[in-house]
Amino acid sequence: MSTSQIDKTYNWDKLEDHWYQHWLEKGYFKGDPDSDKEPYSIVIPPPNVTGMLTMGHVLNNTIQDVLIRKARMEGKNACWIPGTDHASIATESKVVKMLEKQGISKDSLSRDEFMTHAWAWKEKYGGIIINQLKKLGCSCDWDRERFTMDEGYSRAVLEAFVQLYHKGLIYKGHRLVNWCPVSKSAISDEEVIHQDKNGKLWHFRYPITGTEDYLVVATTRPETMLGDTAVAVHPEDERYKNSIGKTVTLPLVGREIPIISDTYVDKDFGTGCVKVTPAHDPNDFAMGERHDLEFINIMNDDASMNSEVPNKFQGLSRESARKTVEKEMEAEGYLDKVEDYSNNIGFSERGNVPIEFYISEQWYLKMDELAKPALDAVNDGQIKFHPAHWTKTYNHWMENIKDWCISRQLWWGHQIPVWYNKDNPQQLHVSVDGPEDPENWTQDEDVLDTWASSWLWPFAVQAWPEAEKNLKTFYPTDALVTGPDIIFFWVARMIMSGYEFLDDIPFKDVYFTSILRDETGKKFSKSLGNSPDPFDLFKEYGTDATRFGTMLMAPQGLDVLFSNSRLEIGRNFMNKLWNASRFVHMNLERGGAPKIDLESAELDLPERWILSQLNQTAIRVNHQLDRFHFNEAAKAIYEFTWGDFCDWYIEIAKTRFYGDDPHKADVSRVVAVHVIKGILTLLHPYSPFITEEIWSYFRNDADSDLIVSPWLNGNESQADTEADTSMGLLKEMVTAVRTIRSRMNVPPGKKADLVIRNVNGHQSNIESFDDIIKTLGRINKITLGANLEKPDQSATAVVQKMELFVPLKGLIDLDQEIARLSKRLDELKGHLVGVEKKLANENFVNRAPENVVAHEKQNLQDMTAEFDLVKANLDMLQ
RNA sequence: GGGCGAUUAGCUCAGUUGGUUAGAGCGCUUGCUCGACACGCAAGAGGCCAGCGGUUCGAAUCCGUUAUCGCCCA
Repeated sequence: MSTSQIDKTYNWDKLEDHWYQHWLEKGYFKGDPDSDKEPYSIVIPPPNVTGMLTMGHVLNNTIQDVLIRKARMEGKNACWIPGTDHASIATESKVVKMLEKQGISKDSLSRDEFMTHAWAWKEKYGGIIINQLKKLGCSCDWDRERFTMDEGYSRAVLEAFVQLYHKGLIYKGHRLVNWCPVSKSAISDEEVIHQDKNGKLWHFRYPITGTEDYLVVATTRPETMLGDTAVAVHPEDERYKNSIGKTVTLPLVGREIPIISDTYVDKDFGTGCVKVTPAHDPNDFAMGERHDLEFINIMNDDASMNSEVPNKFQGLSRESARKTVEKEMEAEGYLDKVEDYSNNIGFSERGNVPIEFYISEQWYLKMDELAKPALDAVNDGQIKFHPAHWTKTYNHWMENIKDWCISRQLWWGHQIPVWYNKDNPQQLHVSVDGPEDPENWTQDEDVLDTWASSWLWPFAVQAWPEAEKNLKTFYPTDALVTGPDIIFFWVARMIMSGYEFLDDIPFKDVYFTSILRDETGKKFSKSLGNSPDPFDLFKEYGTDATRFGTMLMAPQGLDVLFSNSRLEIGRNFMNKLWNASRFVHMNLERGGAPKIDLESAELDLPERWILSQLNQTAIRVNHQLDRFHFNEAAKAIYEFTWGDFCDWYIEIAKTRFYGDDPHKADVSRVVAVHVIKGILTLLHPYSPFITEEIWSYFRNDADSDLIVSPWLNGNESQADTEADTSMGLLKEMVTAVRTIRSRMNVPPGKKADLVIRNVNGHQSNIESFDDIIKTLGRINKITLGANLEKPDQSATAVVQKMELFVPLKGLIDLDQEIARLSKRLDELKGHLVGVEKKLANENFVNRAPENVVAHEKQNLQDMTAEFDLVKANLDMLQ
C-alpha cells in the first residue's frame, strides 16, 4: 500500500502511457500455447492497413478488450490476436493516387515495380492504426500481430484456393459482373451500395425496318442503346403481337435487331416495350441467353465507349456519351419524350461511382455446399449471435446464397495461383508454389478479393495448414466482435471456411456492435466529416472515460446516437471514483488499512449491507457480461459506486472516522478499502488505466498488478438479505427526514428533532444506529415510543408503518405540508384501487401463484396502514 | 416488392423466460462554500410504456393488425 497521498485530480495524460508501458514490459498480454490454463482467445477484426482509428474502432475494440481483460483476470490463458488486412481496392487506389501526384502513372509501371511502391507505402502508413489501438489500451498480444499479406498468411490464402480448386469448388466463368470503373475491377454484390437517385426516363423511337412505323422504348440509360441487340415485348401484349419477329433498325448505329417476346417484360411499365442490351444489364443478359442474342460490349474498362460503337462516340465517357446520344436522337427525331424518374442505382463502395454491369471472365467460388454446415452451426446454437435477431438476417442470406466472384483486376493482393501453359493455354497448373518449369507458364494476372483472404483469419493468423500448438490452443476462438454491416462479407464466410478447412466453428459467440450515428441520426462517415477524432476525445475526457462512456451508451439495438456530451458521464464517473478513493486513502493510517479479517470480524449493519451490495453487483456484472450486455454491466458498476458506496457508505464511514470508537473506525476503513478494490476489479476491463493507478495506492504486498488480479464473481449464497432490508429502512427514514427539511426550507445548518411513533419491531435497529440517522438527517435528538403524542407544529412522514414527526416550531408551512400529504394520499389511493381490484377477482386469487397473491395481500395491508396514518395526520391539519 | 428492427419522462436510453407503487443519465425546478468530489451534495417536478384488437387471473413485456421511422435484400 502506497503511503503517498493521492493527487487532487487524475492526470490521465501521464498515467495512461506509464501503465501501458508497464503492462507491456511485464508481458501480461501474451498468450501461452504451452499453458495448462483454460484458453480464451479473440481475433481482432483486422482494420484496413491504411486506416485510422474511428469511433467505430473505439467501440468495437473496447468491447474486445473488456472480454479479454476479464478472461485474463479470471485466470484464463487469454490471447487477443491483432493485425490488419491489405484492403486491395482501398490501398491500391491510394497508392495510385500517390504515384499520380509524383507524375507516375500505374500503366507505366510493371507489376513488380508497382508492388515495390505499394509495399513502401504500407511500411510508411501501415502501422498507424496499430499504435492507435495501443493508445486505446487494447491488451492485444502484439507479438502475434499479423498482416494478410505476410508470407505465412499468404501461403494460407493460396493453400485455401488450391484446395478448393482441386475439390472442384472454384471455376472460371464468363459473366456479367459488377464493375467499378474507377478501380477497373470486378467487385462483389456486397460491395455495391444501392441508392435512390432522381433521374430521367428517356423514351426513344426505334423504327420498324421497312415501314414508317416505330416502337417506343423507355430507358434510364440512353448510352447503352449503342449496344442494343434486340427489342422485347410481352408475348401476350396485344399492342405488339404483330411486331414480334420483325426487326427494328437501331438509330445512330444502323444495326438491324430483332423484336422478341419474353415474359420478363412488364406490360404496364413505360410503353411495354424494352430495349435489350445483353452485355450491360443482368436482366438483358438473361434474355440474351434465352434468345441467343448478340452480346456486344460497348465499353472499355473505365466505362468509356470502345470501338464497338460508331466513330463519333468512341472514347467518350459514359456521361458524355449519354448527352451525345440524347442530342443526336433528338436531332434525328427519335426522341419521343423525357420524364422525371426515380431509380435505384448501384454505387461502388470504394470508388463511390455508379457501377457498370460488365462482361468479363472471372473466378468464382461455389457456395451451396460450403453454406450448409455454416447454416446449421448458427441454427443449432453452436455459434450464438448477440443480439440473436441477426440469425434471421444470416439465414436469409445463406439460404439464397450465390456464387462468390473472388477475382479482382488489381495488383495489390494475392495473385491467383493458376498458371496457363504458354503452348497450350487450356492446360492449367494450380498450386501454392507454382510449376517447376516457370518459363513455360504464365500466371493469372488477377488477385483475390480481400475477403477471400480475411475469411481465413481465425486460423490463418496461426501457421495453418500446419497443425501446430498455437492453432490447437487458440482455435476455435471464443468471441468475435464486429459490425453487422459485414455479416455477409466476413462473418458468414469465416464460419464456412472454419468448417471447410478445420471442420470446426471459428468462434462460439458473435457480438454485433451498434452502428454509431451523430446526434441527428446520421451515420458516422469520413465523407460527411461528422465523425469525431477519438484522440480529441481521449485528450478531453481521458481514455478511460471515453471507453466507459462509449460502453455505457452502446445498447443492444441497431444504432447508437453518439455525442461528446454523453462522454461527460464517463468523465464525471472517473472523477467521482478518483475522489472517493482519495478520501478513503487520506483517512487511512500511515501503514495502510488496519489488519482486520473481514471474514471473522463482527460487522455492523452498514458494513454488512455494503459488502452484500458489492457481492450483488459482482453477480449482476457477471451476468450481464455473460450475455454480452456491456452497457448494463457498466451501469451496474456505476450505480453501485455512486449510489451505494459514495452516497451512502462513505457518508456513514465519516461518522465512524470522526467518531469516538477507534475499532469501528478501523473496521470501516477495512471495509471501504475492500469495496474500492472490488470496484476497481469490476471496472478494470472498462477503464484499465485509472483503475490500475488507484489500485497501486491500495494494493498489499501480496497483491499483483490489477490487470492480473483475481476477478470478482460474486456468490449467491453470500447475499445478506437481512442487512439489505434493515439498511433499506434506515435509508428510507433518512430520506423522509431530508425531504421534510427540504420542503419546509429548514436551513442546512439547523438541526431538527425527530419523534417516531409506532416503532413496530424496529426499535433496537434504530437505537443502535441513531448516530447515523442523526448525522445523515441532521437530527439533534431522536425520541421513540409506541404511544407518543404528535408534537405541535410538526411535519409528518410515514415509513413502513412508523410515523415520523419533525417538530418545526415557526418553520412549518401548513399549505406545503397539506399539499405534500395530499399528494401521497392520492398516490396511495390510486395504487390501492388496483390492488383491491386484483384481490377481489376470484380468478386471480385462485389461479395466480401463491407467492404473488401473498405479495398482493401484504401490499394491501401495508398501503392501507400507510393510507390511514397519512390520512389521520392530514385530517388533523385541516 | 421481400425481410429485419425500433416506437417507454423534454432528450438519449434500461427494463432477460408475463406478476415492482415502471427506472437511469442529461436537461429542468428548489436549496446548499455540510471535514473527497460544483466533473459536486440534498430534495423535487415530469410517463394512458405509438394506436387498435386478442391471449391471460394478470401485458411495457406474448400474438395479430395499423401508423410512423430506420436498416438490409431484390
